[in-house]
This record gives sequence, C-alpha cells and structure tokens, in this order.
Amino acid sequence: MAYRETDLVRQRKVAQKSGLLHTAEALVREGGFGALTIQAVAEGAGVGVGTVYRYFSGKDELATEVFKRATSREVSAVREALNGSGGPAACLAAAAEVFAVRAFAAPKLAWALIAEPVDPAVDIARLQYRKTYTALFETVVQSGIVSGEFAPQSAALSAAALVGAMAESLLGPLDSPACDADTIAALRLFCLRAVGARC
Amino acid sequence: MAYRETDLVRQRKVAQKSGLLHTAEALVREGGFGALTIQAVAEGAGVGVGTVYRYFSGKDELATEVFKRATSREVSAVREALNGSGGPAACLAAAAEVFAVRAFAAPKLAWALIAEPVDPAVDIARLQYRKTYTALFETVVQSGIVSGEFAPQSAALSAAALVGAMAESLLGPLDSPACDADTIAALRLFCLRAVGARC
DNA sequence: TGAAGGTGTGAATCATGATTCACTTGTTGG
DNA sequence: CCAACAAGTGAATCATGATTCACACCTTCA
Repeated sequence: MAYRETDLVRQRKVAQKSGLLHTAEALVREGGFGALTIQAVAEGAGVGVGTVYRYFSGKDELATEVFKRATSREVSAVREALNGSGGPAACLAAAAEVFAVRAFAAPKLAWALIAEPVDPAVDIARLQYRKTYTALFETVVQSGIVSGEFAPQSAALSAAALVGAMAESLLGPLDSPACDADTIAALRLFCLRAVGARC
Repeated sequence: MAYRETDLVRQRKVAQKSGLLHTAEALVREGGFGALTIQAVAEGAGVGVGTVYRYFSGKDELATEVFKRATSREVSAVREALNGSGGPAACLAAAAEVFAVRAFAAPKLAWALIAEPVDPAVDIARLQYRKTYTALFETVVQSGIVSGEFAPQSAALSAAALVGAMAESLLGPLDSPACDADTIAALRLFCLRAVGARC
C-alpha cells in the first residue's frame, strides 16, 4: 500500500465536520429547522452537497447533531445558574434570567429547540431535551419545597409550567426585539410567585 | 341563458365545503398540520383532489380556514369561562380548567394550534390567535390587580406566561394520556399562585 | 329536449429538496 | 514520479406532495 490517513488529514476532517455543523447551526439560528437544507449547508460552507454526505449519513443525522449541540449548550448554561450559590429562590431567579437573556439573543434558535421540529428524527432528541430541562427545574422546585421556601406543590408539573411560561412569555410576543430589563424582571417575579416563594 | 344557481345547489356546495373542512380538521386533530395533505382530505371526504380546489384556492386557504375554525371554538370556550360569575381568581381557575380539559381531549389539535405550524400562511393566523388568547387572560389578570385580589404585575407578560405554562404542562409530557384530576388541580394552583392570588 | 354553465375527476405536471454516484482532485508512501 | 486510496463534486435521480386541466357528468330552464 501507499496511503495511510495521516494526522494532518484527520485534523482537516474534524475541521470540515465542525465547519459544516457551524454552518448548519447558523441556518437554524436564523430560520429554524425549516431553513436547514443540505443545499444551504453545502453552499454556506463552500463545498458541494456530496461532501456533506461524506460527514453525515443524511439530513436526520445532521439535524440531530445540530440539535444536540445547541441543546447541551443551553442546558449547561441554565444548569450552571441553577447550581449557583444562594437558596432555591435565588437560583430559580438566576436561571430564569439566564434563560431569558439567551432566548432573547437567539429567539429563532430557542424557538426551534423548544417548539416541535418538523423532523421526526429530531423529535426523539427534543423529547430528551425537554425532559432534561424540566428535570433541572424540578430539582430546584423540589429543594425549595423541602426547605420550606416554596409552597408545597407538584414539582414536576410546576417545572414544566415554568419552562412553558418562560418560553411563551419570551418567544410568544415576537414583536419585541430588544432584551428588555423590565420584561426579565417581570418574568423573574412571575416565576417566584408561581412556586410560592416569598418575594 | 339557461342556468342559474338554485337554492338546492347552493346548499349542496355549502355542505360539501363544510364536509371538506370537517375532514381536514379531523386530520389535523390526529396528526397535526403535517398530516394535512390535499390528497388525504380528498380521500377522507370521498372526492377527487380536483374537487378540493373547487372550494379552496389552495392548501394555504384550507389550512388557514381549519385553523381559524378550531381556534375560534377554543377561544370561545375559554372566553366563556373567563366571563363567568365569580371574582378574577375563580374565573382564572375556571379558564385554566377549561383549557386543560380541552387540551387533554385533543392534544394533537391543541399542539397544532399553539406550536408553530409549518405553513407560513397559517403563521399570521396563529399570531392573531395567540394574541387573542393572551389578551383574554390579560383582562382577568388586570381586573384582579385592580381589585387587589392579585399582586401588582405586568398583566401582559403574566398572561403570556400563563398561556405558556398551561400549554407546556399539559402538552409537554406527552407520556400522560389520561385527563388526570390531580394534574388539573396542580395546574390551577400554579396559575393562582403565579398571579399572586391568595389561595 | 338541448344549449348553457356549472361541478367532479384524477392522471399529468411542477416544485422542492434529499440522496446517489461516476468522476475529478488531492494525499501518502514507496 | 507512480500507484493506492480518500475526499470533493454536482448533475442526475427519487420522493413527496401541491397544483393544473381537459374531459365527463350533472342542473337549469326556454
């Protein structure tokens, strides 16, 4: 033989794949999953459509990977806020703020992650994501209940409702393009009241 | 001339159109807007695809009309609950319950109406719908604030958040297929706490 | 009854976007 | 430099579903 994959090539491949994912996410970020087409990804990355298939078995895989990447970033950010110092109320407030700020920064992306994607393959990933998210909030709510800071309640339902409340209040009225401090403050208060925290 | 549309014909046409809409809604009800194809509507109604086009200029019009019909029914139901006797808190609780029961009865439909439909033409209608819904809740929240029953707050944001909370807590965990009384109770409490009503 | 003016039909055509593949262009190591 | 083996390419092909349209079949009424 006379060919063997060298380190340089391996690096290039990684870079290429990463570039494709980056381009793909940019598309989702500005147009949701509906804007994610192989053609657009190839064009945006400056390669041929066939190349995309060298790195992903099909659209499903690409879409799922984009979803998972974006998702884990969001979840991490919120998780960090939830694990911050301070009691459950402070953590919940911080998490709401993080969620709000990030959603404002990339509304289309947030929407694409939370709302139902067209692709059934992504659906599985999405379900997992929502559960993770909800579970995260459920933990704080639960600890708040235990510590007596929050009212007794169904932590699971409250967690889901909190996620929904944040999503809707931020993404629902698509008219407001700016990251309004008043909106964030109002959202924080809503969340705290909702779990029965003393304000 | 020798032809003029008679009353009988007019009646038939109305019935035909109504039947098509009925079939179309049934499809959405069980598979979301993604399942709404002209082919399926024609087949379900027992007519040819061409016939569908005699009654609707295109898919957009059909989808929009289905959306508007279902929507106005939902809005009416909630509006009625909100306008019931009793104070803001009672009305809000009643509305949440109506919303919950209806969403449980037709989860896919509720999801299709609330979540982003694929079709951009329906989007306009959807935006209108969400606004109507939110406005409805905003009114009660506002009156609750005025009467002192609810805490001072941004009625607009709270209204949107309430809608989101209800939607997510009911549609999010798609695992629970039954209309659980506990869930409804928990949701009602969540909503009341969220607006700062004394429980 | 027959001409006028519908309505019903569904195969044919378009449009969009995913996927393939024969081929071109690197890279590597002898 | 050459043979071996990938990666890159994009026109061609498929798949799905909307839309058209020439034609068949009713209704009406002089």
